[in-house]
Amino acid sequence: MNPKLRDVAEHAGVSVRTVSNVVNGFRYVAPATRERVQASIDVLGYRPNLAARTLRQGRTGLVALVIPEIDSPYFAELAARTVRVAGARGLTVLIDQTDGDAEREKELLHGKRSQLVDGVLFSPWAVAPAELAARTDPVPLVLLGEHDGTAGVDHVAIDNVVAAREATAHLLASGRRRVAALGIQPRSLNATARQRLAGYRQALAEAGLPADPALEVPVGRLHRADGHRAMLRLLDADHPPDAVFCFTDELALGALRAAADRGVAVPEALALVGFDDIEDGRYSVPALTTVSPDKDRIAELALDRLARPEPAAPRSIVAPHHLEVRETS
Amino acid sequence: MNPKLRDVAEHAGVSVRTVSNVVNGFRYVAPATRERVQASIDVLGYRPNLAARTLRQGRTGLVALVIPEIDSPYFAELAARTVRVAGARGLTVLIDQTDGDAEREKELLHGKRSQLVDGVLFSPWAVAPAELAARTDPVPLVLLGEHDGTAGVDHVAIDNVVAAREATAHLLASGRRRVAALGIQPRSLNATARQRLAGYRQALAEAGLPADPALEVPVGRLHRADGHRAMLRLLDADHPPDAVFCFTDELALGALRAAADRGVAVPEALALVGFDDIEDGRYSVPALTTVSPDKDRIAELALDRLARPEPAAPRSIVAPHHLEVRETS
DNA sequence: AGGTCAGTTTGCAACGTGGCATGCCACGTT
DNA sequence: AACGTGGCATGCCACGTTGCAAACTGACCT
Repeated sequence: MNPKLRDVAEHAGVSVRTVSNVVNGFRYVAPATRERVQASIDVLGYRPNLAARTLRQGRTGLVALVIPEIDSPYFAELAARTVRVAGARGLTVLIDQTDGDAEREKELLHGKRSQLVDGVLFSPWAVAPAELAARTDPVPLVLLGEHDGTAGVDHVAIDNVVAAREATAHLLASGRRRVAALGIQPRSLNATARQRLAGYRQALAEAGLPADPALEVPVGRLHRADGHRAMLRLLDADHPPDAVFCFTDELALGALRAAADRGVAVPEALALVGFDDIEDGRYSVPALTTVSPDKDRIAELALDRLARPEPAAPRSIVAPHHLEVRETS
Repeated sequence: MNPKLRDVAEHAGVSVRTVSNVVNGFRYVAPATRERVQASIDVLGYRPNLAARTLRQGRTGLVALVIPEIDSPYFAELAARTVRVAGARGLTVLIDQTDGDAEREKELLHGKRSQLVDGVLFSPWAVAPAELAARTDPVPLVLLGEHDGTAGVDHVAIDNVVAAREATAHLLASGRRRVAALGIQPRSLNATARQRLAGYRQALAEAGLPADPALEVPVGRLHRADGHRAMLRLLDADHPPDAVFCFTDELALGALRAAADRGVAVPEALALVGFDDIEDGRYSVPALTTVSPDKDRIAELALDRLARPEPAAPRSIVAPHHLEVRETS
C-alpha cells in the first residue's frame, strides 16, 4: 500500500493536517517543521492520492480529447499540440477515439466521462446538431472543427468556407478550368465537408464557372485509400479534371498516388490542393499544396475556452489559416 | 451539483446501498425495485462519481501511454490501437508526451501519474536502463519497443536485430553492395537504434561485406527532415550508396524525397527499406518497402501484461513482424 | 413448529484528502 | 496586567462511493 498523509504524519510526529499544509505549500508552516515533514515525505516516498484529492476538491486536472481517429495525421498533430498546451497548464489529456461511430460520440457527449474530466474537447464526426443542443451534462464542452452554428455550444475552428474558396481560387488562378472537389460526404451530417463544398462552389461562381456535379466527388471516409480510389475513377472517366481540391491532405496524398499509378504528371497535367497541412504533405513527391490551419492556435483557443471560470455564453471562435503553396499546384 | 446516490435513493424511496447495487448490476435486486431505481436514475440524470468510486475501490480504469510524440505516425498508429484494445477491456488511455525529454521520462517513470492510473505503457527514448532498474513506484509498467534486457522490467517488442538483419539481407539479395544504415543515434541511450544497427551489421557480415563507417549514418531525431538532410549529404558525397536501410519509415520518406530532389531513380539507382509500416509509406511514390511490426499484437500483449493480477516475474515478450516488400526495393 | 435457505434490502464504515474553525503561543502594545 | 496580533499547528468533518455483514422476508423442508 502506498503511504498516505497519516503515515507521513506519524513518521514526522505532526498532525495529518500539517502534512497536508506542507504538501500544498500553505504559508504558515515553520521552516523547521516543513523540512522535517518534507524529509518524511521523501523517505516514505509519499505521493498524494489523486482520487481522494479529486473527490475532495471536485476537479481532476484531466481533459478529454474526443476525436474520430488518433492515427489520422491531422488528429495526431492536433492531439500532440493539445497535450503540449494542456501540459503547460497543468492539465492531462485523455484520449477517446470514436472511430466516427455515432453511438460512441453520443455517449461521450452526454457525459460518459463526466466526473472524470474537467472539460471535453470534442471533434465530432457523425453526431447530429440536435444531439449537441440536447446536451445536459454540466462539464464544459468545446467543439473542434465543426462549426455549423445551430447548437448553442462553444466551438473553435478555422473558416472552412473561406479557406476552401481560397484553395479553389488558387487552382483557378493558374488557368485550370475543370477543378474537382474531392471529399464530399453524402450520407454524413459532417458540417465541415459541407462548408468546404460551399467554399469551392463560391470560388467557381466567382470565376463564372458552372458547378459540374460530375466534379463533386463523394467519398466514404477521408483517408488515403478513399482519395486513391476516387482519383482513379476520375482519371479513368471520360473528361478527367485538370485540378482537384481535396478536402483533406490524406485524400490528396491518395490522389497523388493515383496520378502516379496512371502516369499523370503533377502539377503539369493535374494540380492538387489538400487541406490540413499534415507533415506527410511536406515530403511527398511532389510536395503538397495545402490549406494550413493553425493547429497550435486551435489547441490554445480551445483550452482557453475550457478554462473559463463560469459558464459564459457560447461563442464561435475562428482560428487562423493560410494557403501553403508547394509543388502540386 | 450533480445528483448523487443519496438523491436517487430518496427519490426512489430505497436505501443508498440499493441504488449502488442497481448501478453495479448486483444480482439480488428485485426486478420491480431495479426498475423503480432505474427510473429515478434516468429522471435525475444520475452519473456515478468516478473519483469517489476510484477512491473506494482503488482502481481508476486509466492506463497511461507514455510516448515521445503522438504526432509521429508510428506512435499515432500504436496509440490508436492501444486505445481501441484498452476500450474493449473497459480501460481508458491517457497520453503523456515526453518529447524525448529525459527529465519528463524520469518523472513519469517514478510515478508522476501514480495513483491516477492502474498501469503505465512506456515507450522510452532517452531514459537510462539504470533509471528503470531504480524504479520503486508500485504501479505496473510495461516497456514498449525498448528491449535492452538489463533492467528487470516487463517489455513487449519485436525482435529488432532479426528484423534489421532481414531488411538488410533483402537489399543485399537484390545485388546491392553499398548498403547504408540510416538512423544511428550516437548520443542516445536508445537501445532500439543499437539493435537495428547490430542486425544490419550481421547481414553485411553474413554476405561477406565489410562494415563501412561512412555508410553508418547518424541522425539527430528520426523524422522526415532528418532523413531528408542525411540522404542529401549521402547523395552529394563521393561514393553514394546504392541502397539504404532506414531505421524508421519517416526517415525513409525523407530520404525518398531527397532522392527525388537529386533526380535519383528509386528503386533503380537507389533502393530503400524503412521500418514501422506506417500508413504514409503505402501511398508514397514509390510505395515504401518496410519492416512491419504487428502493432495490434503489441498493444494486446502489453495490455495483457498490465492486467496481470499479481506482480509476476518480469518478462520479455517478442511480438511478430514481417518484411513488407513494395516498390522501393 | 422449527429450521434452513435463497433472495432481497439495509446501515455502517472507510477509502485519503482539504476546508474550516479553532486553539495555542510568543511578542509587542495599550 | 490585560489585550491584540501574527505565526503556526491541529481536530473534525465531508466529498460520493462500495465492501462487509447483518437483517429481514417468505418459501420450502424436516
